[in-house]
Amino acid sequence: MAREKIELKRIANASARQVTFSKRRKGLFKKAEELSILCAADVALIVFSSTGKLHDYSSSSMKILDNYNLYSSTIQKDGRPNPELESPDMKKRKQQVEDISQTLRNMHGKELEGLSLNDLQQLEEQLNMGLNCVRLQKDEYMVKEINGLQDKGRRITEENTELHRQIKEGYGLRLENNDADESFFIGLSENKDPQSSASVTSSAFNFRLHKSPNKDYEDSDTSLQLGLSSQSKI
Amino acid sequence: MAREKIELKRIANASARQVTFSKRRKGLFKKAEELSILCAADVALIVFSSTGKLHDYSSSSMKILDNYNLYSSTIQKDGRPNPELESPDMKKRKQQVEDISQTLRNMHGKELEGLSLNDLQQLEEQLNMGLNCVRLQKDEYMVKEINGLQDKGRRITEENTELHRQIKEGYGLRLENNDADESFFIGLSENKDPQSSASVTSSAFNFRLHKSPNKDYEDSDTSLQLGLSSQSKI
DNA sequence: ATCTATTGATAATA
DNA sequence: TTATTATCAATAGAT
Repeated sequence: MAREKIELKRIANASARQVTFSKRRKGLFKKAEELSILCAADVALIVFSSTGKLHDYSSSSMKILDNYNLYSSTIQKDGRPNPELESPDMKKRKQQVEDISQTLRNMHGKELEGLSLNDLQQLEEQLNMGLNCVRLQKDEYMVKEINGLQDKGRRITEENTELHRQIKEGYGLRLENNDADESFFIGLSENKDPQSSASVTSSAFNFRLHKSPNKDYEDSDTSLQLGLSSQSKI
Repeated sequence: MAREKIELKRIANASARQVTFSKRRKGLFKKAEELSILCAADVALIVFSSTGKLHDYSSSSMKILDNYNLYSSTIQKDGRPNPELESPDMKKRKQQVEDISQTLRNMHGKELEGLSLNDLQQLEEQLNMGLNCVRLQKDEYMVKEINGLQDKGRRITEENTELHRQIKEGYGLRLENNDADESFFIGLSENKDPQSSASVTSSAFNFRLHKSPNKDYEDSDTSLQLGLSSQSKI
């Protein structure tokens, strides 16, 4: 819209750039205001010149810049806000994190120096209650786990018995067909007494003890670890 | 800039207004981008249509709308912050609160249903460690308290003894001057054996057990209670 | 800053 | 919403 069309890229000449900035900024703000008036829209516009100077516009019903202006001085060129002038909402949220974190540290037995005897007694009571609940839950869990593994053990034992039977029946035939296949059956053919079947069950139990038993638990597992790992950052 | 010049006021016809909004919004955003590119300026633009739909633009180097809680202070016409507009910063903060709160609930023995056995064991261990620390701190506190009170008890006993001495010496004289003063000494004169002095110490101890012993502790006391009370809100 | 030739945006229309 | 186009508005370069 001028004597010549210009290429859409940073204007090299600094003073020409500054002149264009002034003209176009004025035009942009005018258009912003026209839009807000003609179309009953809420418009907020913030512009920093390359020299860092702030210009802004907001339509009257738009509260953004009322709040923003409070904080505008906080924004540096690096875009980082000044914590002193954060929104009340953010302050509240930060305080909340701080409060809960402090409680969490206390529950881990840290930073107890400032607590009164009464505080310490309350804390002890809460830890005791929590510990009780956790132990109950753990017991419940383990009982379920044990029952499930006992069932599984029975099934494996039955399967084992059946395999033994099949081996006894088919061993002669297999030897005739392929010697290599034999090695696959060595492990089973070595255990012929019922007692060794029980040991299979037992080792399975030990293995499962330290694994989440099914996929449903993985999400919550992750969330706990998130929570726990966040403590170290407190 | 068209077939006719239009008056700068709200367009009465709703659909015409909507059409104009679309066109002018597009133009405004184009000009905003041109300004940011040609003049190396940082531009942020937020527009709500009269139907409440959000449109926004920010130049790439403008971190305001990404990092800054300009979003969190974006308040809609009803005065409620728009959750859609929350800054990543705010989202992070909220997630942080959620994570820590979850851990805290777990440490109180709540919402353990989704945890794996491994999680429960970790939790139990942490609670045990925390409990140990708290008990140690409590013991230390009580020992200090006891020592302090023993010292105080000794001082009171000494004072007692001295008072007894003074009474024995001065009783005759006082009777001559003023009968009312006598009642002031009755309490002490009734306890003449050393054992009753010890009972003074003991009751003082019981009293102090449930009080913060000095003002320095009050701040941290408050912060703990804030933290603890916030749990119930989780 | 002001001017003005030119480009760009857009109101009315389809 | 998209496309057209006659106008109006913005502005690049000159002063």
